[in-house]
Amino acid sequence: MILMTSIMSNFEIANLLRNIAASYSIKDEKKYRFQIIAYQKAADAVENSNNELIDLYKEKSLETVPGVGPSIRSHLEELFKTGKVKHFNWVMKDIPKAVFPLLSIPTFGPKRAYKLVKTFKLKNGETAVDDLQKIASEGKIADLEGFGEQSQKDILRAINEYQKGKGKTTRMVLPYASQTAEKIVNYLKQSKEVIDAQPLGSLRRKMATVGDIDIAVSTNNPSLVIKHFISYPYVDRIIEKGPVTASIMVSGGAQIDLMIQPKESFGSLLQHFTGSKDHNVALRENALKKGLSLSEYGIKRQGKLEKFDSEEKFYKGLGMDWIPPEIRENRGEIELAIARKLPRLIELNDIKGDLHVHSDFPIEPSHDLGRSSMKEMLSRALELGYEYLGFSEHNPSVSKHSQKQIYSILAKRKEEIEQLNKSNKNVRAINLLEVDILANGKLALDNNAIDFMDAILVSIHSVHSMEKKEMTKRVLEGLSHPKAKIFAHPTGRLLNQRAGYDLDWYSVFDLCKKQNKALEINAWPNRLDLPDSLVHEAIRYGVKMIISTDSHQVNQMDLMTYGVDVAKRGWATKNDILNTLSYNDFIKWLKT
DNA sequence: GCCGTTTTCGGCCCGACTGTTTTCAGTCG
Repeated sequence: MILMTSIMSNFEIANLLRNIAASYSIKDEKKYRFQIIAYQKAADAVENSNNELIDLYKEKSLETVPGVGPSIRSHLEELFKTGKVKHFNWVMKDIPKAVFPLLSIPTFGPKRAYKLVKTFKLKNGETAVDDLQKIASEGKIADLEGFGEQSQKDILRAINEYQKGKGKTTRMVLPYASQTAEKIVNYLKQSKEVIDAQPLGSLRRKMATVGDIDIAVSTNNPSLVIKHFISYPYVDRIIEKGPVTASIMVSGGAQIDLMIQPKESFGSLLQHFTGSKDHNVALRENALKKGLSLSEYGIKRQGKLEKFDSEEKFYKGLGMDWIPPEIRENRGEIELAIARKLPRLIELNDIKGDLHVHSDFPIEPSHDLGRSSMKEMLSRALELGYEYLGFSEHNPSVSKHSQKQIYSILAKRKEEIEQLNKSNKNVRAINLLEVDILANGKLALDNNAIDFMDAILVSIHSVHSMEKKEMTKRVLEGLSHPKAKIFAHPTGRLLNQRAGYDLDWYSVFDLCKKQNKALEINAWPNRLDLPDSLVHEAIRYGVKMIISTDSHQVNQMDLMTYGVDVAKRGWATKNDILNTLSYNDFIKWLKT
């Protein structure tokens, strides 16, 4: 009945698994309670997987996805083999397919969606949202049992917001989320009742993109603080408000969630509201085995609540070390915190140089030119406490120049860099270049041209859509060049714009290890590439990385902090990141 | 349906808020 093409993306598979969970909820929530949880967990894992599941299926390694056990695995194998799954068809048999599109609308869960679809006999999945909108605007929902005037209004608004693209859809990139949070924290602190206010959630964990802005406030007067919060000048509407929490939507559609505790419990709240959900669930399950129950109020021991004014004390109360927010994702951090063996993560001030900056040197590049001079960038590097700065403009456009012209440009550039190094001994300029890997795997420049540089970065800037196998071959060939030391923005993703291309990462890791190459963690906020999960994987594999900004202007050199955030989320220590090395050690690596 | 340095069987986080309700179901994080 439900036919699917055998090539489904992870996103589509995750959606399918969520629909199975929803169907189980509709069938019998109690009976299938744990199946529902299992399918939701599996959906999350699939969506966050670094590998397309179809590839894992071909490699017979579907069992490497956490949360996919024998049962779901065999269903997926059937899906890839035949395009459908008998068991899924059975689960979804009595659920009209108009239910599923409604689940993407905020405030719509399986129960409400099902009841509405059933009552109004909605048949067409494609038009279900529009059909329901019409029904709600005609006032037909208010009379239903379990609904009323208010819920009819709420449903209509939810659909309208959904159609305008507000709510669940796009996530904010980190700097935008930080600024939004800072504005509202400053506003909150205008109230004398606010003892402390902190942005938490995925923003504190420094995820590449942030959905809602979560803020925790410490106060002895919750009701006044809530009142102050919902009076925020940029509020679009109040989503909800109670005695200790409230949510607003601000102009632009971002949602701000507020949670409140008195000073003596603020540590418990920081812990609770920072998440992640998976970390907290694992932490609570772990505590439960010791007879403890955890919440934003504190730790319950034999029915008695212990409060914590700091997060450090909260974790200590559980018999473990404090865990940096960036790694609270249930990837093994809890076990290490108990064993007191957490890694010491890299910090911004460990960074000794930036290796990917584009100056305004007139190189007539294939892509965009920088807007600041080498000199300006070097003096900013000195202010940032760096020992070195690697200039990595794009290679001169190949189509617009003869080979001779290219040599001449690169010779001039080399001389310029040497001159700068003579006049300024405090920060060393390194002569690099960002060279395109062409579709056939060859580099955009010939060896004579490349010899003008100390080393090069290589990257993909054209023909992004290629089969995984071909793209891997292309990257391996480009990166194998003896002077290619760094693979820049390795996935090619642009957040909220395009997904990265597919690569066989283990082949790339292998090459890096064997030939002493590094992967870049590009700190540009729309890239943040490598993504943190691949950083984590690369480190487990023993691959070294560098963090760089891809600056095209001197003030962008401050973006380094976002790259360090990514590295931390990938569990990077100083040892994993090569631009923590002193100048001499770094050059030694660069020239091997 | 998944998972395991107290388990291959017997567990599975915890709470807030809203609307429609006379005590709770549904949704969310």
